[in-house]
Order: sequence, then structure tokens, then C-alpha cells
Amino acid sequence: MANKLTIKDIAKLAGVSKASVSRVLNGYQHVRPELRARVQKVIDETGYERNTVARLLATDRSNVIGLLIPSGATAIFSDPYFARLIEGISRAANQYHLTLALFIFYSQEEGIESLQNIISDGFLDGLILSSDYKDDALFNRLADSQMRFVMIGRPPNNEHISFSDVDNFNGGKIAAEHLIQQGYQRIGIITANHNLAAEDRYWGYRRALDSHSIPFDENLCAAGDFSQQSGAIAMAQLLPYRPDAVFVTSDMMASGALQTLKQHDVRVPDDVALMGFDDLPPALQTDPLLTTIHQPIDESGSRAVKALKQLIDNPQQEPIQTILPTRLIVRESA
Amino acid sequence: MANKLTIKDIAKLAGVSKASVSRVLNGYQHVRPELRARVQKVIDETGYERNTVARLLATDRSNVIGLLIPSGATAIFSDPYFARLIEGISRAANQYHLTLALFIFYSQEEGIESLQNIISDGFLDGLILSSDYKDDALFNRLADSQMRFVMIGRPPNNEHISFSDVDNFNGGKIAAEHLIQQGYQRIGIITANHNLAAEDRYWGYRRALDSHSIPFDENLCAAGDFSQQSGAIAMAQLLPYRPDAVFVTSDMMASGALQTLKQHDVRVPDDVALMGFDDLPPALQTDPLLTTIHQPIDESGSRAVKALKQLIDNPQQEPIQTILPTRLIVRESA
DNA sequence: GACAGTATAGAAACCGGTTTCAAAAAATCA
DNA sequence: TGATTTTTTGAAACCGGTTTCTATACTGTC
Repeated sequence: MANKLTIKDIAKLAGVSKASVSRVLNGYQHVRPELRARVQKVIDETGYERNTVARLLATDRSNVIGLLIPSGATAIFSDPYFARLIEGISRAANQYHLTLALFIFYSQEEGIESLQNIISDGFLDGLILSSDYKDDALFNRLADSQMRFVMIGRPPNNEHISFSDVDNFNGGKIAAEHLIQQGYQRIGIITANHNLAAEDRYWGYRRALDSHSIPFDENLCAAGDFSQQSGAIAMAQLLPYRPDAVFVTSDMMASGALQTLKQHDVRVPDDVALMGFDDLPPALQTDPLLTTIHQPIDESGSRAVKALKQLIDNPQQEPIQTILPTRLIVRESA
Repeated sequence: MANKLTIKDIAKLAGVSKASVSRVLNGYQHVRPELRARVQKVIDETGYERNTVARLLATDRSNVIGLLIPSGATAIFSDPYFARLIEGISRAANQYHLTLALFIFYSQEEGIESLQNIISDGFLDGLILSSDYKDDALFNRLADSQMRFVMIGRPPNNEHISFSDVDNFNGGKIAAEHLIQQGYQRIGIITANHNLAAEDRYWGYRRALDSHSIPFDENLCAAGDFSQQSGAIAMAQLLPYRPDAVFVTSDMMASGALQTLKQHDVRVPDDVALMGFDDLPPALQTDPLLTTIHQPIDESGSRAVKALKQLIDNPQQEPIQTILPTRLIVRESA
């Protein structure tokens, strides 16, 4: 097995200089077609492949971007949200000829340490950070660094940070308004702690109540952690206060809530109406099917890649902030 | 913000040559303690960090390993198996000071193309391939390349390939024997198509039947794809043939099978006994709790990393093949 | 036909490390 | 004490590309 060919070998074989080979490789102008063809022929015949590391050292570009998910494996792998997100990001990365590397952390400390390595290694052209948390040390670390990055979800303070988010506030508002229009009055909510998206949805819900002069009842408000089980528990907390409808801030939790309602022989939507958020598989496996708010997760992911690509290509690029619309999907539960 | 420090800057600041700084950095012997201390002091004070790319170009070591999962996002994110596997690998990588990059593919073609890039990029010191499939183009591509790699699961032909697997054959045998010992006679099986692990479990089951002279009935054999739903469907296929026990080759499918049994008002284990495989969360959320076969997934992952580390450190290293034992966990369903 | 302007291509410098080589310094030995 | 070996160190080469600089060849213009 022959050793790896270098640009020098190609140059020698084609009877030109390294510089000319490089120019052909990078498609520069001012190369005589005859020479270009000759070099290209050698490249094709030998199957020469550029050494990316050497190229990176010279150009500072790797065409590799990273995706950071700090939520811990359990959360990631039990939540179809991430599957969809990663799929969207992965597809877009492919489209832009970027290689995607995923980094998953299991603890805050581990994450910070690894992030430090990732940043100083210099392999990555940029990062996408999927951070749900309101207060994220990773985010701060990243913001302080030189690394280009785009957030999935709104950053805690959004000045001068690129991000791609969906309109959670409006989604929450639409959800609550739908319930109000159906005539429900005691509308509860199951939200999630420490999560900015869930919080935005919550305030949308509050706004809707307000603008229809429906008083907010704290007893009709519970919080989970986006897991199915936490949805079931939260619903059990709400039940004694007799809501006639509940807006659950994720489909996953909504399917848990539904289980609780079934156990208590509460009919949905006749006794209690239920709304989810996400429009992901769990919503389609329940009985009755969940009425929910659709959020374009995959597009949010691909927009993030697009933004990152722009940041990489143009150092002067101002922060790019995207907020995608959410919309009502009426099925059976409300 | 000052520009990044290079080894040259450090050399100048410490009044020594680049070579000496490099020697200190790499902990070589033959460096006078006085000089070592002086250089170290400058490094500490300035917070100098080596440029990994330059180092990689010179040494051909990145300390980054990749994990390839070709199964497609949906499968990955709905199966707790992968969560556990990735966790094990991630922990071990950390332990060996390796950075882990995850690569997930959505189609065979995409995977092959990306793999080609990954291999020729030269960023990675090695790869871990989690391939369930019996016939995997990715595997062949990888085997043909120069890239060091370790498989999770037994490769199609295991000569001269490093892998880390669990003893699926024996696990299947133990499962069937447990059922036989409980006095069951019409023992069905739900296996999975195109999957080597499931196949090994199947042959273990066959062996157990054979050695107890229980005839194998093809009608009591169905196949799924490891998803919960496929387990439910497979069980529905089996039911008309009246098995008195069923060995399901994954907990996920077993929980689906359980749903079907419940729908048909079949009592478990009184009417039909049920066994799973994996000993993962699904087994603990069912009613009745699943009797199952435990496989040490996380350890299998960490062993793979350990093996890869050895392959990286020692070019002469012979293939390392690990097979970890599986064991019976008796709960309620059988 | 002289002159300016533009295309083309090679030589050499550079990216930031590691490693080889050779010289200088220190230690060991007779 | 002088010869010999071993440590210690810096200079220079190298990893495999890209890019700047410069020289030459080719255009077109008057």
C-alpha cells in the first residue's frame, strides 16, 4: 500500500509547482486551461486527496461544525424533540458540505471542561448550542470565547447573539386562545422549570387569559421537566382544583397527563380538554389524538446551520436572529 | 484582545528555543529542571495553549475519536439502548482524555459519503462503529480503509477485527432455559430482522429448545424491528398459535408485546409468560415488571473505547475482541 | 515598435507545532 | 588532567498545505 500522496507528489507528476496544484485545487482563476487540465488529470488518476489538517493549519477552516447538547443523555434520548432537531441540523449541514460532530455532556462540569478543549482545539469552524436552560454556564463560557456560535432557542439576553428560535410566546397564546374560544374557563397549565421556552409559552398563555379577562389561578399551574412521567404527576396535582382544560407545554408531558386523566376516569375532551405543544410523534399515538401547537423544529435547526455558515464565511456578519412561527393543530383532545 | 500565543512567543519570553519549549510541553527527559521550571512558569503565567491542529500535522494524533451510528435518528432516539451505549462510551472517552464526536447518518448513501470524508479528513485517531446490521456497507468501507476502528457488536466475519460485544447467544439460551425450567412448553420468540444480535439470541433460544428436546414451531416465531410498536404487532401474530411463553429479544418490543396481551385480556405470566432482553428502563415501567436478560451495554461501550485507545497507542496491537457475559434477571413476567 | 497592463506560474515564506542533528556543556572514567 | 561518554540545548528540517512576492509571457494601445 503506497504512502499517502502529497501535493508535492502531484506537482512532480504533473511537472508543475506546488503552488499551481494548490491553485487548481482551489479553483482559482489565472490558471491556463492546459495546465489546469494536466494537473486535474493527475489528481483524478492518482485519487489524490488533500490533507485536511495541513489545509486547516494554513487556512483556519475545517468545515466541521459542532452541536452541543448539554441536557444529559437521558433527556436527549427520551425526547423526540432532539431527534427532530438533530435531523434538521444534520440535513442542513450536509447541504452546506459541513461535517457535523455531536457533543453530549453528562454534567455541567464535564461540559465546561470539554467545551474548553473543543474551543481551544480549533477543529471546529463553529458551534450550535442547544440550550434550554435559563441560566447556562456553557452559554456564558461560549459567549466569552472567540468561537462563532448559534443558539437553538432564545438566549437569556439576546443582544448580539445569533440564534434560531420558534415563537413560543405566540404559541402559548394561540393555545390558550383556542381553549378560550371553545368556551373553557378554568384553564390550567403544565409548564417546565428552568426552561426559557416553557416560560415563554407560559407568558403567552397568561397574556391570552388577561386579554379575555380570565383571572389566573395559581392552583391551576404545575410544572414538570418535559418527561412523560412528570406530566402525569403534574396533572395529578392539578386535578383536585377541577380545571376544565389544561394547556401542557409539551406533547410528551401531555401524553403523561392523559394517562393520569384516564386513571381517574376523566373523559377527554368532554370533562377536561387537553392541549399539547410540539406536534411530535407522542401527539399522534394518544387516544384521543392531541390538539397541539406545531413548532418547526427541524427548520429551526437548519436555519441555525445556515446562520452559522454565514458567520463562518463572513467575519463581519452581524448576529442573525430567527424566530419561526408556531401554529395551531386541531385534533381530538381540545 | 491579544492574538493567540504561539510556541515561538513562549520561547522568546523564556529565553529558550522552540525545541526546548516543545520538550517541556511533552514532558521529555533530558531537560534541566531549572530550564523546565522557567518555561513552565511562562506557560502558566501566559495561559498558553498548544495549537492542536499544528500538533496534529506534526504528530498525526488528534485525541479525537468518532462514534458512528448508522441506524438513523428515529431508531437512535427512541431506543434507550443507544442512550446507555453512548453514555458508556462518553464516560470512557473522558477517562482516557479523548474527545468524542458523534456521527449520525440518515441513509446508507449519506453515511458512506460522510464516512469517506471523515476518514480522509484525518481528524480522528479512530472510530467506534455501532452497527447492528448483518450486512453493512459502512463496515466494509471502514474495513478497507486505514482507519483504526472497534465495532460494537460482533462483525459479520470476526477475523481480525476488533470488537466489543455481549454474549447474545448465551443470553438467548439462558432466557429460553429459564422458561423451560418454569415448565413452559410452547415457547414463542419475537426476534428482529437483519440484526446480528437478535439472530444470536435466536440461535441461543433454539439451542436451549434442542437440548431439552422441545420441537421448534415456526408459527411461534415472529420478527420486529426493536420498536415498541413492532413488538405489539409481532405478539398479535403469535397469539393465534397459543404460546404459553414468549421470549422477546428486547425490552422495548416486550413492552409492546405486553400491551397486545393486555388488550386481549391475556394474563401475564399466568396465561402467557414473557421475557425481555436488555434490562433497560422499559423493563421497569411495565406491569407486571419484565423478567429479562441483563446485558452490560455501558461496559461494552467503555471496553470498546479502551480497545481503541490501545490500537491507537500501539500500531502493532493485534485485534482486541471482547465478549461480555449476560445474565438472567427474574422479575414478575416469567 | 515601444510601453503599459494583465495573465500565468514558480520560488519562497508561512501556518505552529515536533523531531532530527549537531554542537556545547556537564559528568564520568582512567 | 585529559579523554570519553552522557546531558542538555539550539538550529534547522519537516508535516502538507496556502499565499505572497516576483519574474516572465502575453495582450492591447498609440
